[in-house]
Amino acid sequence: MKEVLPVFNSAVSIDCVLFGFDGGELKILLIERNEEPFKDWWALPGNLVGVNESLDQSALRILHELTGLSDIYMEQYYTFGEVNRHPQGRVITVAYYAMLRLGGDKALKPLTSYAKRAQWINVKDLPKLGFDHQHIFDKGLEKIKRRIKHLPIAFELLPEKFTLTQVQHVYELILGKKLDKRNFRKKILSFGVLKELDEKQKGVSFRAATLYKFDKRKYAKLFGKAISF
Amino acid sequence: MKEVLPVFNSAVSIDCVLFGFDGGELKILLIERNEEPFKDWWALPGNLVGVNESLDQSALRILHELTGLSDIYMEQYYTFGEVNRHPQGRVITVAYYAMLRLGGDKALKPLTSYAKRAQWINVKDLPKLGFDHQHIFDKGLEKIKRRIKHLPIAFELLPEKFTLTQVQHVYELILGKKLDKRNFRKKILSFGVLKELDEKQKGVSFRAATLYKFDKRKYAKLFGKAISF
DNA sequence: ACAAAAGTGTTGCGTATACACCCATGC
DNA sequence: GCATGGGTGTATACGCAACACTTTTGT
Repeated sequence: MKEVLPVFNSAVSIDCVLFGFDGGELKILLIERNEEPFKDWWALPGNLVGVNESLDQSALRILHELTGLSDIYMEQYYTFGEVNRHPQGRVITVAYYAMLRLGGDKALKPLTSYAKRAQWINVKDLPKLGFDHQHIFDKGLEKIKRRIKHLPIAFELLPEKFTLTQVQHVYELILGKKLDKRNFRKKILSFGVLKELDEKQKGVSFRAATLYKFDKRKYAKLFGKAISF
Repeated sequence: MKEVLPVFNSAVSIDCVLFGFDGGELKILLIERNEEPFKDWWALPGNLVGVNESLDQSALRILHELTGLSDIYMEQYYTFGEVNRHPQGRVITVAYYAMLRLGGDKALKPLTSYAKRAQWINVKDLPKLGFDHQHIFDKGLEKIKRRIKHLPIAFELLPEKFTLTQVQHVYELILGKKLDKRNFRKKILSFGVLKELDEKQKGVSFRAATLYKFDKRKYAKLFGKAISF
């Protein structure tokens, strides 16, 4: 126990909603908790903010401790502060999201015993989550639905080289609806942020698609300009 | 002093950015502080969140205590958590904004001695603000610039009956640029949320303009549909 | 040859933008 | 009669949506 001024009586936490795309499915990163409350439940990676770190720094540290991931750009999207959202006291949580490219190489290893394990889970098959994390996730999904129409965040989900059909799949998964192939291609190419490569898809038993790369330099020039789908 | 679990060592506050429109000028509501730190400085209305109130409830209470205003719909837009943003300790602040109709009738009376007074100040002539409130204001202005293009929040700034030119002035002030009169009118009328009244402007020394009303019922039907300027 | 996905254009429609003059009123 | 803002239309360009067939490749 520690003596503090009576106003310093709240806890602030961070919760992270990380979206990933793998095997044609949209996934999010969850941890299996190893501590009460909600021990053994699935939950969003989250923990308390340290006294000497900013919210953004804290989000990075917490994600790293719980999953082993680092160098992820996360964006704050909402702060949840209902009185009874945490069973052990007043905890206000700041929610962050990020889009992440999934490669088989990145193993998920919690560095603390606070989480038993971290795992990518298909959003179509979410387990019951602890706290109000289902609500936090729902708001995060809404957020990226709106955002993906204006900013090319979808490319962060894809590998370095990808086909246009893969991009379209990502959009369709996030928006939850089918898009017209020709219109989609026209639109996505018209932004001029994709670079066509002299390279084709390999190992498929049908006509190989052309690979593309996201061109960050061109994107930087357009930044701020609204992109709409 | 009070003993608490060591994790409950932060303070959470709310700061409110209230926009008003009066005399053809865009204003925001500031208080003159009567407490350290930043005693005698201007600042956004803000204070600490109570342990037994949600963030939204807290925002309403704080605004009421500092300005006497009530029944204002405010929306959360960002949470600021730099380590040293408050000189007396770690304080994380959740920022809210609202758009408000200014009538001469509503007197501003702080109900606590924490503020000497509250006043509407032209945004073109802001004084130096305490804490990081200039930054919080800047982000709030950005937010409503984006939002006014899609949602008819501008009407919340106007009196019940208004002319189309007044609406255009509000848009021009917020967006910081001139708009074409004919195109603006076509657009704003095309949404079908304005009701033309059988009434004209009075007391002007030129052709009196037709008055309009915002039609909340029609708006409710369209809600969710994006409106773009 | 067939299965599976890649790749490709046109048309119609609605919305955004650019642009200039006459009208009503009060003084 | 003049100053002040109110009020109106048209032409062009652009973006969005709808729509179906041919090509390539592996098996």
